[in-house]
Amino acid sequence: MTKELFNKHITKFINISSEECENIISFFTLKKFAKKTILLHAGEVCRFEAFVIKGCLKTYFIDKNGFEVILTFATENWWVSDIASFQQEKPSQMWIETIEDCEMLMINQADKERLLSTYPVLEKMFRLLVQRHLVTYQERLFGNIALTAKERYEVFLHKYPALPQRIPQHLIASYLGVSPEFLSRLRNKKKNP
Amino acid sequence: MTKELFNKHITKFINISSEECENIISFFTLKKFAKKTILLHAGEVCRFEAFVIKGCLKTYFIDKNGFEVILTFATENWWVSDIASFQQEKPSQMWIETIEDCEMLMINQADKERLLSTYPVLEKMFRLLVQRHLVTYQERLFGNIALTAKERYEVFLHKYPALPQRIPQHLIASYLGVSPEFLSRLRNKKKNP
DNA sequence: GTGTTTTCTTGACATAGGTCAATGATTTCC
DNA sequence: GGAAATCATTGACCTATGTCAAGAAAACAC
Repeated sequence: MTKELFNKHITKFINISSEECENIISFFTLKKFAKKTILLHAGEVCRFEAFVIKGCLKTYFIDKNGFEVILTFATENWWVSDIASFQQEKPSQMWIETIEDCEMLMINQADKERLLSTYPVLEKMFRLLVQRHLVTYQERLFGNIALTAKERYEVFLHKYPALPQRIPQHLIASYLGVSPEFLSRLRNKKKNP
Repeated sequence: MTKELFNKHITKFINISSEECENIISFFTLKKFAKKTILLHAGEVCRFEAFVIKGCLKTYFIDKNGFEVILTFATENWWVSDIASFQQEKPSQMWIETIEDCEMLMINQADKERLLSTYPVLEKMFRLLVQRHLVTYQERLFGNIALTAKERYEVFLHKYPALPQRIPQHLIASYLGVSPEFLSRLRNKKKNP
């Protein structure tokens, strides 16, 4: 089950046999975490890169007033990490925390290096993943400058139709960069205009 | 001169001899462009990745009202491209345009592939470049949500102290996500508070 | 199941930043 | 070197969104 998910994911990026894929999985450790577990505290070095098998997480910064600003949500089939911190082993500014009970395939720096030297073809996959991530940020930055809160919310619903049923609404507000009150008003205006 | 700049840049990321570096440069073409030349139109596939030797460029999206939203400035020692479009040969949503007369080392897809298969160690450099880029976007997204326009402007001045002397102020406004009028007011309030 | 915490909604009011328009100041260009 | 274009400033007014406060509803915990 776990293996199939991962296999399917990897073969989206590169051509590889299912035996090889099993071997690749063996570099990872399957771990489970309860809801509301903090996996990375700002100030720490991020020691993992994780593929989400089950559950949902958030990555966020904390602003000067102590409020979360959510950078990304990660659900099934997504990767989560602070790549810059992970790669360069330098302290992160980011928090990573589970929103639901989670199962993830995790790998540390040393094992990732071993993995990449065993399967250099994975270099490409990781580069593409970072690129995909970059494009997401580009679009969000643009959206936050060029769109109204309502439009951003609609884009979000379109892109992540299943998330609103899974996570509290104030997290979506944080992701969109609006106050929870304002998002609530937006939603209620939409229903009865 | 050009060679030295490039050599210095590359050796920041990877260890390589200066002969090898010369050879690497030979995969690139040095090109010059006049101010206000559009190098990539939205809708086209981006056919280049370029290292800026001299001059300054902007990359931007156009919003629904026809206004530019500047994503990045690129000056000496920076790379400029729409990586996603370049890599996947799919149409870009981005515009790339010179702000000053420019000299750049440019490479196309085929040559980049040849380059990477000749010097696989460059894979790492390109991955790190993308990552660095990603971090920049992360920080800007956070800034655009968590900081006031004034704070964003100060961060900008700190990060790019030389740019305000080189480019028109309304471009900075666009980068910061504020109207030119508002940036002007901010600046003048600062001087005589 | 009842108490506690978390989340959502709604009202009243405040403000950062936008828009439009007019005027000057710079640059650009032949 | 002067006309034309581009850019910056300023005033008046407007609006999207934030903040604070309070209550309702839902979820969670024992």
